[in-house]
Amino acid sequence: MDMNQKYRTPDGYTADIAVFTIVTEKREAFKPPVMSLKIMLIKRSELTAEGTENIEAGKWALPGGFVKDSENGLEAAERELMEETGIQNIHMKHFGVFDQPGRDPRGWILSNAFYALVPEHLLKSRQANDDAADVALFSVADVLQSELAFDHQEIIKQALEMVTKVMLQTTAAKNFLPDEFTYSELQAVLSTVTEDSAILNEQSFARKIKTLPFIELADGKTTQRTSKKGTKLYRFIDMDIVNPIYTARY
Amino acid sequence: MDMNQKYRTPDGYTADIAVFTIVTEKREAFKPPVMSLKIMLIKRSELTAEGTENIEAGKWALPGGFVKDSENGLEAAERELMEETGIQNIHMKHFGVFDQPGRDPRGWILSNAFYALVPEHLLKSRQANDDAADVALFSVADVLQSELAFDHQEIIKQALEMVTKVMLQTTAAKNFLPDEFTYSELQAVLSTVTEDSAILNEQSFARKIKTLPFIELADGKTTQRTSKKGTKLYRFIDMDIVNPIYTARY
DNA sequence: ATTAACAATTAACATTTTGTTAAATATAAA
DNA sequence: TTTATATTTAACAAAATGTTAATTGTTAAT
Repeated sequence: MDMNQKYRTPDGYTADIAVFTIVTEKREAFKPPVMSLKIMLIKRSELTAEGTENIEAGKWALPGGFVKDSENGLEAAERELMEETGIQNIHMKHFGVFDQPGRDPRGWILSNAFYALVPEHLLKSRQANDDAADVALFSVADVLQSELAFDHQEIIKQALEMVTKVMLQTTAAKNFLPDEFTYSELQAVLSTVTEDSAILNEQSFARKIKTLPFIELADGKTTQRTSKKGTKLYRFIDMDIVNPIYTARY
Repeated sequence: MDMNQKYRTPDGYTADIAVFTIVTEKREAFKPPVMSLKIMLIKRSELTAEGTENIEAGKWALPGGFVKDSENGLEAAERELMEETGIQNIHMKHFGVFDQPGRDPRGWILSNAFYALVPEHLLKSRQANDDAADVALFSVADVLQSELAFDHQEIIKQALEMVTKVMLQTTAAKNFLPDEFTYSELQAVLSTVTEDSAILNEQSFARKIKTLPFIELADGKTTQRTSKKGTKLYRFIDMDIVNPIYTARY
């Protein structure tokens, strides 16, 4: 270091990940699904890898860990999530930095916070391989009631706001759906973050989906997942969209 | 520190600020304004405060500096901007972390990046007080051509994307307008970040502004700033809005 | 074989909103 | 008095939406 550093340097740089999934509740044959948004937390172990007493032991916390000086925060987040849960190749994006002095009793620790959108089946396969006692899915209604480690309650609160916004303002819903999906499956995903009647009403949404520029019909293909009759399948088209509040309907 | 730290700790934590302003070009009496979006940069000095040769000297760069361990990144950004330009009490928000290994030759330096939206008159008063040779406003078209310090080109690119989005999807335009403004003044602000004809067409926008839930008429008040006839004044109402892409018009 | 049940889809129509062109208004300046 | 101009309103066709109802195609029960 050739710096004339007059300030103290941080004691650590971590990446923490708010992992969201959408679970389908008791899916019946030929029925549209009912879904709900969940967040995955990990229970902090009693002992560290070195055998000393762990800080914030026993509390539920976001998965994450220290960033190495050979990687950036995103790479660390991807690595940590792979190490702790076996999940990889998912939608993972930065949403904030948590750097309030005193947020971590061990010292001046910065957290680079990410949210991840993970389809249910990837979490399922993980739980089969692993001892799952220290991993749980919390409903977003419950999680803000639980006692969580560090400032993770605040991090999760902001993650939730971001995910709600991203789900409605981008094509992020695709991360919770198969490549080809029915209008009611998309509706079920969106219903976990909105009560907008223009989205939740079947007739309105069935008419609207045909005109959305970022969704196309999977021509001729159908599925019986949600109805006996067979239902048309749609696909997302990759596209960035910015909808001005000045031209919307109210 | 009571940590069993197995990773190297960062060598520094900085806050950098992309300061945006909107300048009004040669405003004439009784005419709606023509505006353009600018970004403020600072030319890095040849010597450090200690008299040694400065790194990246002579290059244009974002204002900013090291975060102290008694403050968070936002507080540091506000302090640095006040110290370097005298600007305070403005719209300042986090938009990203820049942490690529090797981004700063001095070591492992993390940048917490903020964007600031500053009305023109605050920059004007600063430039009067100060030696302005080391401060300049760049048009957003030009700035990405200039040679900039560190990875500030990439930071500015992302800042621009964020500001465009925020200007259209929130009431952030208020930061570039007086408390009470005409429809054509708001239009001029928005025209710096969009070409949407529903926003830029006078008749459409004049009709629409009356129905926007986040804008109210300043009852009875008018101004002659933009026309001889006198023009109605409007105000923003503080409100969070999320417009789903699934219900927009295309 | 017939029917009931049901998700999906289409139809129909009144209502609302938009795109567009045109006209009306009020004031300063010529 | 006239002209120029930004704003505002009007007018009307076109497009989109809210809403209710009917149709479709299939499974499962009778």
